[in-house]
Parts: sequence; structure tokens; C-alpha cells
Amino acid sequence: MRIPGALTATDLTSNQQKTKHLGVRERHDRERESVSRSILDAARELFVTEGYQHVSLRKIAERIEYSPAAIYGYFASKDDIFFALAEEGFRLLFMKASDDTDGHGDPVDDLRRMFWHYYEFSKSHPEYFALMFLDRTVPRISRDWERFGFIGEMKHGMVVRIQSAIDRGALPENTSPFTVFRILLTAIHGAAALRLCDRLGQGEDGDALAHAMLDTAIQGLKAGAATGLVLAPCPADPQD
Amino acid sequence: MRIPGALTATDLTSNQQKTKHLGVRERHDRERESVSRSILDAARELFVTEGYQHVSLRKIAERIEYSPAAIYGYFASKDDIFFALAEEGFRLLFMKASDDTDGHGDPVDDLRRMFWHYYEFSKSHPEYFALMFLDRTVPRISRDWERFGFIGEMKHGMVVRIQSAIDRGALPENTSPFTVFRILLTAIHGAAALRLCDRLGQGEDGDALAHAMLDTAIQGLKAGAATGLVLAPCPADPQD
DNA sequence: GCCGCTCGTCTAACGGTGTTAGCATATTGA
DNA sequence: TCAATATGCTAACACCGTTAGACGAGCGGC
Repeated sequence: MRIPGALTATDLTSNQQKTKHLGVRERHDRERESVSRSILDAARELFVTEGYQHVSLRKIAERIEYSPAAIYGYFASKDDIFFALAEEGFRLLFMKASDDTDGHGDPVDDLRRMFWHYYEFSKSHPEYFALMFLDRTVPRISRDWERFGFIGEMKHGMVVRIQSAIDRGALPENTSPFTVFRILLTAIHGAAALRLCDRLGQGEDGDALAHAMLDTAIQGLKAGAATGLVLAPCPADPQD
Repeated sequence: MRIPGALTATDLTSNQQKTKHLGVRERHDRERESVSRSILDAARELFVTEGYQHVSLRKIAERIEYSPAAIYGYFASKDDIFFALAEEGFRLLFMKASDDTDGHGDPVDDLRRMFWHYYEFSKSHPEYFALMFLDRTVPRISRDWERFGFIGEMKHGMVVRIQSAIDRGALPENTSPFTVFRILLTAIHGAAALRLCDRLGQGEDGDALAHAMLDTAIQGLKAGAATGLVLAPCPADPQD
């Protein structure tokens, strides 16, 4: 067994003996995580270059110089690898979206930028995006929404920012921030999905479409298309 | 060789001899089409019940009581079967959308119903819809848009209806019907895709979201969010 | 009527997939 | 030193899309 980039067991033998048996399990855990990490890294790189569908466990195993069966010591199935990568994807999207918590400029512009990140993410990390929001072959992801607890926090943060924009006059007063969240996400998702699934007309500008779609939806909300309407907030969310 | 529902060769032997060699090719063609039809029927039924990804040529072959290899006499590849089904799907969507060419009631309502069909189609024919608008594993479909010539006609018909709605005051005068088409299609596509890909919150009402999204987009266009903006009409379309 | 020929189907296989069983081995704790 | 555990491996199972080659039925021309 070779674990690239990690200390081998023999390197630490003397240290381990000095400290009796303390830290042995920790080293084990570290080694396990190292292999697990390399599996995920290999899978991610292969997804980006070869495309989700054409990546096999054998290719991943070959890349990390392990046997295909060895992977099952770390992940229960191929789905589980995708699952772990999806979590990384959500953290990535969350980081991108939260690093410009402006909230002091034009509130409409704030709304726009908030959801534009979603579209940008679909371009910069297409494989992650497909995994998280498009793919119908990894069904468990939708059943385990709540397993990613931080998604709730992420959503909550955006709802707060939306409420702030409403308070600053960007949208009519009696507009539900949940509804705004849903509507704008749906709008930008439509543009992102059409572009990523290659369903635009030939030569059509996806960016222009996404921009126009977002503007149109915001304008529609501004005109009060959804005032008084409350699209149920996800029950899994903290009701606040 | 058994072709269910079709006359066997021996049944027609006497007739063929009476008319010398006339009609032999026609019978051949009929038989070919009958088998081809049964392949498509089996594939469609299996897609609906088992889901696109889990249908194999072997299952299709078993269903029609042929060997897997026999299918290759009718379709060059598994992709080609999907391709043929996609064409059926577009014709289906076209029929549904064109059977209520109203154009005399409320023009806004006319717009709404026009695109609501798209959403309804995504519910009534999810496998067709996924094939036509979501799936990223059948890449040739996007490269061969123009192979479905009638899609151009379909689009044209909708653009005409949109222009009619504009003329009747549903939207500002200097609004491009192409832009309206693109925007509303994107909006309703977002809702349909989120629902079909199972990415809504648990218990969230997809219909309500789709309705609100469509209304919001129409309201936004009404408010002039896209006046003067021309999202390039697909070059493959007849420029009119 | 007989002989090539075409056509359609079959069996068998190739190279691939996700996954599992069982064996070997190295490292652990006593 | 010895049993136990962990973790890798090989080999296989049951699939997949696809192809090569054999076989046989029906056809057109002689």
C-alpha cells in the first residue's frame, strides 16, 4: 500500500513507541482521510475533463494506483463519491456567494448580483452544477437535502439579504422574501440550465439571456407580480 | 422470426405471385416499419416505467422478442432510438401547443397559456421532456436542431401569436417577439426543470411556482424590462 | 426447378461497467 | 510471539453497448 504524499507507517514507528500507543488511531484516521481525499481529487479532475458520465471507478482507481475494489473501503458506492463531491460543490457555491455581502449599494443591484453568482457558478463549475442541480441519475441528492445542513444557513443568509433589499425599497413592502428567493432562483436556473444543457439556439448569447431573464423577473417582482403570494418555504428550513 | 400484429410472409405469397414481383418491396418496407415501430414503442414504454438511464438494448430486445443484435438492423445505435423518440416528442408538444390557437381572448392570458403548455408537457411526458430539454448524455440533439425542420415552424407560429398579443396591447409596442419568446421559455423552463429534476424543497408546490414565475416574467415584460432588447433569433430560423 | 444473392436474425464474443467474495498481508494490541 | 484487525489484492458476477460471423429464408435470373 502506497499513500502518496503521506508519511509511511515505518517513518513514525519510533515516535509511536515513545508515546506508547497514543496517536496510533489518529495516524490511521489521517491515512484514511488522505486516501479518501485522493479518491475525491481524482474523481473531480476526471469529471471536469472527461465528463461525469464517462468516468468509471476503474479509471479513478487507475489514477490513484489502487485496485477498483479498494475504493469500496472508503465509499460505499459510486453514488457516494458523487455525494461527497456535491457537498464540496455546495460549499464552493456558498463561499462564492457570500464573499460580496455588500448590502449598502443599490438594493436592486444587490439582488441581481446575488443570483448572478448562481449563473456564474454554472459556468465556472459545470460538473458540480450538473451534479447539484440538473442530474436525474443521482436521485438520493434530492432526498437528502437536509443532510447538507449548511444549505439551510446559506438560504437563510440570502433571505435576510433579500429582506434587506425589500426594506430599502427595491421591492414592494408586502413581498415575501421566500417568494422572491424562489422566483429569482427559478428564473436564473432556467437560463443556466438551458445554456449548460446546450439547448440554446446556435450562436445565441447565454449571458445576455440570463441577464435579461434576471432583469425581467426583478422588474416583475417590482411591479408587484408576487405581492401577497407566499410560496411555501421549505419545511426543512428553520421557520423564521 | 415473429412480427406481432403483422401478416407473415407466407400469408401473402399467393398474392405476390399473381402480381408478379410488384409490391414485394412494399411488403418488405411495411415489415421493416412494423418492427421499427415496435422497437420505438417498447423503448418508450420502458422509458416511462423504468426511467431513461436504466433501459438497455437487451431489455428492449427481450420485450419485442428479438435478439439485441437485431435492433442494429433498424437503428444504428441506442442514441438513434432516443433521437427518433425525441422527434415524436417534439411533434407531441407541437400538437398540444397548437390545438388552442385562441388569439381572441385576453392577450396576456393567451401568452400565459401558450407557455403553460410547455410546463404541462414536462409533467405529462417527463421522459420525452427530459430527452428533449434536459439530458446532457445525448449531445447530438443540440447539434441537430435544424434536422427537426418543423421546430422552426412551431417557433414561428408562437412568435406570430406573441406579436399578436403585443399588438393587442399586452406588452409595450417596441418589444421584440423573439425576446419575449426566449424570456418566457426560459422562465417556464426553470420551473419545469427544477420540478422534474426533483430540486424543489420538500412539499413545495411546483405548479404554484411555475404559475408565479410565468406571471412575474410577463409582468416584468409588461413593465418594459426587455423593450429595445433583441435576443438574437436562432440563425437556423427563417428570419422574418 | 435450381442456383446464387440479398436480407434479416441469430449466437458468441469483445471490451467495458459497478460491485462483491475471498484470499493475502501487514500492522496492531496483548 | 500470537491472535485479531484492517486493508489491500485478484478474480469473478452480472450487467452494458456493440460487432463479427454463421445460418437460413425468400428473391431474381437462368
